[in-house]
Amino acid sequence: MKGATIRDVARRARVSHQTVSRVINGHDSVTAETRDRVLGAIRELEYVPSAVARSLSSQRTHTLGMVTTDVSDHFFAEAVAGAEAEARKRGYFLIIGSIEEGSEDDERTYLRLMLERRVEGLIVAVPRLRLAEDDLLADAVARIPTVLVASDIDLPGADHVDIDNRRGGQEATAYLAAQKHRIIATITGPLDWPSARARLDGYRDGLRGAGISADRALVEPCVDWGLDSGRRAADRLLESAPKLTAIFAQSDLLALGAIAALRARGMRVPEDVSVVGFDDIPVSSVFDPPLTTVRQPMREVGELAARLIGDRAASSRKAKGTRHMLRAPLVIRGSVARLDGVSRH
Amino acid sequence: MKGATIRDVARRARVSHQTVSRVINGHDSVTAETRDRVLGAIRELEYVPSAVARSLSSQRTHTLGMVTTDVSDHFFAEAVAGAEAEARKRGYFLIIGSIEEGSEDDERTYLRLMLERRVEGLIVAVPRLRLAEDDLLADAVARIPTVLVASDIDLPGADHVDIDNRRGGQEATAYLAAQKHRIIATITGPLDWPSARARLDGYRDGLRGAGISADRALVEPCVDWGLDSGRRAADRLLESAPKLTAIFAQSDLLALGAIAALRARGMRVPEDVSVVGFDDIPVSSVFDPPLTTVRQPMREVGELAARLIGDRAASSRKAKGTRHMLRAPLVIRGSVARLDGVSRH
DNA sequence: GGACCAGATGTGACCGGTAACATAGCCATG
DNA sequence: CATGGCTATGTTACCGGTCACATCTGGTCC
Repeated sequence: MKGATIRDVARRARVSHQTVSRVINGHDSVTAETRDRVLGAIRELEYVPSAVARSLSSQRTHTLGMVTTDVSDHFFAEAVAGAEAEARKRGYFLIIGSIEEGSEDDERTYLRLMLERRVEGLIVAVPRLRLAEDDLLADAVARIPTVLVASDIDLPGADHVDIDNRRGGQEATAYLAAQKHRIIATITGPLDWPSARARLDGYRDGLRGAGISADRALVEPCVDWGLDSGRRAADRLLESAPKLTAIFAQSDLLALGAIAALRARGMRVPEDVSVVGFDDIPVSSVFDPPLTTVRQPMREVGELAARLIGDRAASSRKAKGTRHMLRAPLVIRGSVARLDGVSRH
Repeated sequence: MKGATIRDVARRARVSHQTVSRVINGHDSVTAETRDRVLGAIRELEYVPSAVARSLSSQRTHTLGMVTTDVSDHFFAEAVAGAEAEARKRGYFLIIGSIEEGSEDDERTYLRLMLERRVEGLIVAVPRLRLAEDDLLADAVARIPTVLVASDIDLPGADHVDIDNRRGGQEATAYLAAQKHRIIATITGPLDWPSARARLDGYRDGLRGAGISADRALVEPCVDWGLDSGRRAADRLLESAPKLTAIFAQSDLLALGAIAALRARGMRVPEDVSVVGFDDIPVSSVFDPPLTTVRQPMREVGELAARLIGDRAASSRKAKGTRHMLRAPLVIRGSVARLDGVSRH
């Protein structure tokens, strides 16, 4: 039978609907015999309790909302997977709003929809968030535990989770410097992404730490994080700074694109030019050469975000926002060569 | 104020709750003046309508459920993204249940939870579904529009969407044969995945079409789809069939792993051994050599699944299940060489 | 001027659960 | 044997919307 309700079950089992409710929720004090009768009725009627009604009455939805950029991006997908796993472990469902690149006001739409659905926590993983001064996000923070992922917006009351991009960039650059490289270029992601700016800062930190002075000609920004951008950026770099010996690319795809461009010009990696990436996507380890890169623990980011929300919901204290930085460790593989004082060509 | 209800708004605007409801839903026949007063009250009270209450009363949740294997798998993430985009276009939200590899009865749990949440449609994208004879899935199909993705279970009443794996495998193999290869090995995914079996069938079709007889020694199954498996499989193949000139790997990662293993033995790709993959993951195009592969349109799969559900919900006819196969076209790049009658070495 | 109609608004029930309290039956206890 | 307390179950209100229908107002028409 379709759409049996708790009262239908009650009638069939000749008890009150409240007793059925007790059975469903495994409550105390129901006779074994009554319980069996109720369970029998449930099975016969193919009764499935309504989470909707339950939510309305209990004021709990057991739902977390996550607004992210397009899930087809590997790293956000990882974060979603992490958040989902952690949420589920704690008995929450995750509803996702995946924002397509290009659409205008989607974040607001999603935020509103999630608020309407009475999510008990919100994870906002949208870099380049245009909601900074927006009342809607502040509103959300005021109502429910909110975690901002990889955002530079400082929203009092919200928790923040991010990769330590600056340190990652610094370590990558310092590593190149430690291999005696002196002309180290960098290919950055879009500079309206906070993570791109942080990695660039880290790059400068690394240079400074090695006593190398910065050179604007060695910084090549891209409009996206993709392969083609990396390819073109490398081409431009080779025009403007033909003597470079190393490139720190802010994503693995940028790095692979750059390597492709280098090869197209007959240069070898790492013998002629060393390359370091950022991300550690699955293929990096099997690429030829295996890519030395900074690993982003995005799954952990998602997990942590969900955990923070769970903790906050549990303690229900209106603590002020915390800030968490996850380390992005350098993974050393084979795309960097040591210069050993010998200049190239 | 937290948790204002429609009646709070009504009181404040000095109208009935029903008038507020009308304003919210943009209904006819409300005076401009009344509307303004209501909207003002809504703003002052920071009222956010409850989708939960609305769902209970209207019996509509505007929600689709999607059960998939781990979203961190690139291809399922693509499918999720596609489904999400299409669902949203039609005014639905997507709730996802991402099943971690290894856990036992998660599919059932998720299915039940989604039924409880009264999703209006269900997308089940779980290869190796253990729910074949399960009443729960049949139950779901009986209640709501259901689409099975990449599953070989034949469930009457459910729609099916899949990649035409067999044809993809056939085309990959036929292409190798057309380049004069005669000893063509294949590295398969886990053979309990329907897609792996279908690709293997396609491989055999391709051989047969070229008049090449099958050789069991040239078929190397793996326990997963990953790089390491590809590497090991290639090693085994080179032991058992040292004269092979081509490998059709059932995933790009398997292919890349195989290439790594070939290189480790000093063999060149494609000069010594040609390799074709399956998937077309983003790095395949930039790999060295650029990988010739069969592209899986997973995003389209997700979109189609959501569209089918939307259509069905709209027409509400209890049509019997349809079956859709999406073509997986061969993308020719640089990892296959033409033999031209010259045998290798 | 009364009947009629349409537009604007209000009333009460209902969706399917949960929560708080009420009640009935039973046993122990002094 | 009356009292009390515990257990099993029932009763009723309530969560926050929507829906069907009722009511009120003013204008039009004959």
